[in-house]
Amino acid sequence: MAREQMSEAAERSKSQLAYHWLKERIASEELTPGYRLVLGSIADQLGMSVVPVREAIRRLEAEGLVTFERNVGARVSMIDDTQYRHSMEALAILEGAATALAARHLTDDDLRQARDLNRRLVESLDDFDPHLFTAVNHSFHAVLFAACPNPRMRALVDAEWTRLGHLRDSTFSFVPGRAQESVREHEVLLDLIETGAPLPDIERAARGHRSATLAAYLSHEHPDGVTTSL
Amino acid sequence: MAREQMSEAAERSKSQLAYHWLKERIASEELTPGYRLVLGSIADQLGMSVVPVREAIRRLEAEGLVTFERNVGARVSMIDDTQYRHSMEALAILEGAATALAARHLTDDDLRQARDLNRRLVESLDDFDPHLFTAVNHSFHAVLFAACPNPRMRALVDAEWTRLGHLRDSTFSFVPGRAQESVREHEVLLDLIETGAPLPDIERAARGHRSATLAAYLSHEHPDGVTTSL
DNA sequence: GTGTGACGGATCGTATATTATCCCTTCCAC
DNA sequence: GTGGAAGGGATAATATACGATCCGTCACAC
Repeated sequence: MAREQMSEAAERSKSQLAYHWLKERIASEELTPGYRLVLGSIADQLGMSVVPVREAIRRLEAEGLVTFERNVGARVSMIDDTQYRHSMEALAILEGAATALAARHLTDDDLRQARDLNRRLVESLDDFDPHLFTAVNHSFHAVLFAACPNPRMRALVDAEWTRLGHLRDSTFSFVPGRAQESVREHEVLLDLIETGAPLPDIERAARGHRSATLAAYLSHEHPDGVTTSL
Repeated sequence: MAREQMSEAAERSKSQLAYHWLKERIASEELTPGYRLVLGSIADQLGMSVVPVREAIRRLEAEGLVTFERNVGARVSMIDDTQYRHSMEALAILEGAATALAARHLTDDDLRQARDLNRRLVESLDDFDPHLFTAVNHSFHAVLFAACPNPRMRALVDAEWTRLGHLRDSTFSFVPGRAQESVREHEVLLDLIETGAPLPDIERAARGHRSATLAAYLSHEHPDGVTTSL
């Protein structure tokens, strides 16, 4: 169905369509890690042949969202503990730098928006919902580094964030106490930015903020805390 | 030709074959930026159909080595001034962090190897060849961050380095004087690592080293130096 | 009962064929 | 001579078809 409706906005090729369709479903957790992605079935669901689907999956594979095994097929990437740790460490570094690079380019409006979002985070602390908290938390940080004038850095941060996907929730699910520290650190970070603190200070604060989240997760998973020491 | 020789080591699928074939040729500058990649021709040269070639190109596209335009085709990515700057900035951040993370894991052997490579760089200063210098320079830094225990960081650094591709040469071609500073900074960096300096110091040195290379390039291209200030 | 081998369904890998799109050239009108 | 439209060649986009590979199951022998 829906095959001849190239009426007007049929901009995207089928391969792009499949790509976005899959990516969206992975992001929304409709397709959970480990889920088997059968080319033929997907092609059927989308009313296209397998060729565009293959290309879409290849692209997702290159982005790390999907893993592929020869002659066996694709499945949504599983991120294990170790990978999670490594990815979070990378994100801490990237996001810290991006936030610092953005600091001098944030408008009053941006900062107001960030404070609003953090206020929402504070409010959500009663009646705590890890999923919602994670989402708003993302928005908060997104506002901060969106002003980063280096598009390459923004792309890297985005990619890493997507890669971590829903796994991000887990920290706040497992260690709810971390959420409270988190919002306090947000305030500190905003203050630093607003008062025009030296960029290295801002970078350190932003990086430390995410490292602390990682540490909270690790200390929950592996009570024999191994600390990362950058 | 060479079509039925699946005698023994035919491990890789054709799509992987095409991927590596192309990537190698791009890295070796046999295919220069802007070069038009015609699916059919490549398929013919490799003795396969276009389908695997498409997949290979899709993957290269996701990695940023190739740009694709709908209904028009693929070409080897051009990196302009602006992108170069952004990518170098990202590399400075990533490589700096990776080097710091690696510092405590470098063996005596690694350090010896690094010093050897830097010695070769010093020697090559007379009779200067930018291309050779860049290659050895890469090896030097590769030794340093190869010991980084975070594979995600290593992957990101590698990807960024590949992305910059041959463009790296240009700095040393345009600003030969930078090479001399560079090797001196290498010594400083090695000393810091060997004496067990604090990791933030090492990171700062490594990042600053690359930022300085970028600055040298920029001040050559745009004599009204805009400095990056992280 | 257990191990081994063969069969078959499911799915992937690739080739070939068909259709759609773009771009360049040519031709005609003014 | 110039602008614009029509046509054709090249190439990409997708569909279909076929062969290859894997994996689970069943049967048979020991």
